[in-house]
Amino acid sequence: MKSEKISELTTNRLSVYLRCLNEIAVAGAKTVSSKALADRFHLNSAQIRKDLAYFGEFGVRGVGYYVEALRNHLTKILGLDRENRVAIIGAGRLGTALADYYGFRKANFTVAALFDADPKKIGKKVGETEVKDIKNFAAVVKQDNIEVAVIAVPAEFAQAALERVEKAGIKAVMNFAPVALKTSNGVKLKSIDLTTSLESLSYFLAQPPKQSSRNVKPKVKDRRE
Amino acid sequence: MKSEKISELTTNRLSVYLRCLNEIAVAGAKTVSSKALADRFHLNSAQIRKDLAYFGEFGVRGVGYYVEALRNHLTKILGLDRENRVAIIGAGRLGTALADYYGFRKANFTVAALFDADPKKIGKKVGETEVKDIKNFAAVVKQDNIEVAVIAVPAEFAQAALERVEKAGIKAVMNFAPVALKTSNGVKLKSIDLTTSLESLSYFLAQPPKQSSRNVKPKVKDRRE
DNA sequence: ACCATATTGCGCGATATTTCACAATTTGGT
DNA sequence: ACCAAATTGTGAAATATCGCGCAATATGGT
Repeated sequence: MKSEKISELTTNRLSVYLRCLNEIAVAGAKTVSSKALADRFHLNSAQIRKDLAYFGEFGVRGVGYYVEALRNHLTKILGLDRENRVAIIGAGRLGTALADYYGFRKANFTVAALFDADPKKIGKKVGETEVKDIKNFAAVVKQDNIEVAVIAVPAEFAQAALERVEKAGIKAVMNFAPVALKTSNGVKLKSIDLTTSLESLSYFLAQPPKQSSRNVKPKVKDRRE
Repeated sequence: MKSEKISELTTNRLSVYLRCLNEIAVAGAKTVSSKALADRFHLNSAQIRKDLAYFGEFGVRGVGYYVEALRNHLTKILGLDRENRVAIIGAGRLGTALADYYGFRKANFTVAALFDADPKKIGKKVGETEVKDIKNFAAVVKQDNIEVAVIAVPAEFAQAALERVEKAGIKAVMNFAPVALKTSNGVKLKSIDLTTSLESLSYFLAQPPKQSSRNVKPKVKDRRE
């Protein structure tokens, strides 16, 4: 176990590992090897061992990892054993869809409030939660113990939303607006930019796909077999 | 201009640059420097120059880049000057939301078909398009000239959906199901995994945030000023 | 014409991330 | 008790990505 800073690539993978362990647990296996895990993804087994080793020596040589124990460790490491209270900003189509997205609950995220600036939307109910006026954001955050904000407003309002969020003392933000936001220090911003993902796919289609013949490279040692 | 393979990190950034150029063009500027662009994001100007240089020498020393010209180049490079026809698999909440998501049109993507396996959904209309039986997928793809598939089904059906997509000869796939999919060779898969993004945020919150004092590192040369 | 200023393209070194390769352990069979 | 097989943890090598520094070059002022 080191005490280096953990890369986001690693934490993303931890989440994937955990998901996989849950499946394996359901299937009933007691232990799993890094090799077996690696085969489920396009990953090298050393990568998995290294990712896990940042946090402790969870494995047993010759045996592998105990599924239940590792599951508990990862749950704790990822902070999924505590509730994370979320505010969604923007009660448009995306915001309201997210408000009752099941995945939030699975990750122990509770959507505690939904905000908008549009008087026509304020006061309406979306599932359980009422749409609140964005002007009351800071107060609600404080009162409701909210730690995470989700930005689901049109691109042109996203930066302003972010600044409001930061002013309210929130340190973790997820942004869906297709725009590059600037955070101040100590605030973690995670963006999901559908436009960029699409355009990157488009690039792939636009390129003369010369990668056919020699592209059958085994390269990754684990994956072949 | 080199002829190396272009990293996905680069193509993602190209998309961001293009978006920014569009704003700049609206604002009326004729030229823009890599430095000015870099200041808009958390980026180093050399990075931008290098990204662009993969595709040609678009800039003029001492001047910068001509906004209109660069815009055209990037549009062409990203393949946004041609229509990309899309099929969405899964007519649930996400699938139907995507079906009339404006961002698709902006990136010149046309949602040509929407599929589901549920007889209760087949035949219903979502906006303009009727939900079709997934069994007819290959036929519709061929007839409608579809090149991109979007997977918006529950995690447990995603791998099967992907295989159907691949069998129909589609080479570009966007996946929203929270599961690691295995593609066969030559198929480009882009996944948007909300669960993983959330859990990664959760990790950040769960960690003792010791990064406050010395975290005011200017490090990146361009950004300070 | 010349010089100061702005800014690109790019070689090269610096970081970050991934993969290899192997000693160290554990298990199970004989 | 010993050996073969399985599998971890990890240093070191290999790759990938990023950032610096500067020669090259365009512009505008004098």
